[in-house]
Amino acid sequence: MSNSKYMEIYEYIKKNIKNENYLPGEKIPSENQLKDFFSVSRNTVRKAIELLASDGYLSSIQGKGVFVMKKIPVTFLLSGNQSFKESSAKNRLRYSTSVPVLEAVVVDEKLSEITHFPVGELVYHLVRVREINGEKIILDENYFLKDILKGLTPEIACDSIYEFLEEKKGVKINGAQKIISVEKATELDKEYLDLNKDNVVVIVKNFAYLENGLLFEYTESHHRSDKFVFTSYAKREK
Amino acid sequence: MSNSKYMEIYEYIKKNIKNENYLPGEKIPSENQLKDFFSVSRNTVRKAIELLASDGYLSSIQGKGVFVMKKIPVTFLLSGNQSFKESSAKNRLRYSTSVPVLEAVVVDEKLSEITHFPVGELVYHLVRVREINGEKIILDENYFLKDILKGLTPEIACDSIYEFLEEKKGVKINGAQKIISVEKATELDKEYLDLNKDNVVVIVKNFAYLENGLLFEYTESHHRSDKFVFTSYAKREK
DNA sequence: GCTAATTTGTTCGTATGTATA
DNA sequence: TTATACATACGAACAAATTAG
Repeated sequence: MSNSKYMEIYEYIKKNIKNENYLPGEKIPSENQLKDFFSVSRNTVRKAIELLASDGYLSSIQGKGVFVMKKIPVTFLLSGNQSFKESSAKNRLRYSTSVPVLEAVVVDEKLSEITHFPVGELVYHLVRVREINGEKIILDENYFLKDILKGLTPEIACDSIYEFLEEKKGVKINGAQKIISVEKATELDKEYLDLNKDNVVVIVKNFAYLENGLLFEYTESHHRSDKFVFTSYAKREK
Repeated sequence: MSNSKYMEIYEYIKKNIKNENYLPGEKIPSENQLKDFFSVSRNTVRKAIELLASDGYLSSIQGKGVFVMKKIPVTFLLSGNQSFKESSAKNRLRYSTSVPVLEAVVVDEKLSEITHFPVGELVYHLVRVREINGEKIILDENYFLKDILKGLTPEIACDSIYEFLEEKKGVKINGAQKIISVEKATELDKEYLDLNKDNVVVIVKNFAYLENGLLFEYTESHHRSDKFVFTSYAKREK
């Protein structure tokens, strides 16, 4: 699973937290104890702890020890950079996707302002409707850099584009900037989504970047407001 | 400013990114070049780079180099773990706060389910109304652990509780878990907020923890939906 | 296409500083 | 005061990926 020593220790500690072997608010073994237990250097133990701290699982206090953070369980977890498929699978929902639009377009002035792609760039434009438990809940409007997504088919678009990119094409993704806001439902929303009396939708704008800093995706997700949940753990900047 | 070497290097690189001395999509000097320039060990340079990478500024690629990530500027930034005062100051808005409710209460069964504080715990209950440019936009309902906030006055509540905690009382905050959703406006919302025809509000639930994992704050922020913006950078988990 | 140089990734051992108990 | 625990820093070595020649 994990080819590096620090990832082994990372998994070990994480498992012990999940098992409630290490309890929230309590200390885990000291760095020196872990170093002896795994027969590694203290640096290697520290790297694992730093990783878990940045994930919000641990918190180191100088002179005291390393504490397990408490976490409130969230039943509906739709957080971070997970794609639709991954999050649905976790929550065991019946989902399906339809793709009413799949076309290649050239970015013009107007589209460039929205997507931040350079004018003249070739992109795929997709509209995807996400159905959960029989209701049309999410309308995704995607723009992907075309040459990165070469070989895209409607079948793949229905499945998971991220899976296709990462596993089939070896594309490496750094992360994405998300902007969440609430706006009036557009005609497109009314056409494709099962809106209740609701006249507003939650809009998640998603700018996704490769490892080298290249913007390769702009997506606008329109969520039915009553079904929208977003969670994140934000560390306090010091 | 920064008492450690790696923080000096961190600030130096960050400054060069802000100055557009290091350009998005381009490489910064190699670790060995930086190590020689600062006369430090390579580990120290790497620590600075790792910090900036976790902030979403940089991305390291083995064999290639360290790249500057692109960022889309967001004019209204109300993100991460910033308090109302901090974000208002950044965006140069006229803001004011009123505190219609400030009371000490004992957590009962019902309140415990919402806040996740243990039953019987003593907490401060505050209601704060945030006015931006003359409009009542945000209704905050706060619950703070009482013994951590000893000496709270209405004046401090109007100002910044986080500033009071961190600077005056030396309390160290690890971070907070946020859950964002959209719900129908309550009677309290209608009473205190300047709602338009809007009958929905954006609710941000905020569970904040100390360094040792102790939950010390539960806050439910009710935002007027047309004024709500949330941004975050989410790194792709590998 | 192959080799060598460059660049980041992992790991070790050691030393010293600072905060806490 | 002393011992413990985390924080910072150095120097070194080898691995793995990429690039240059």
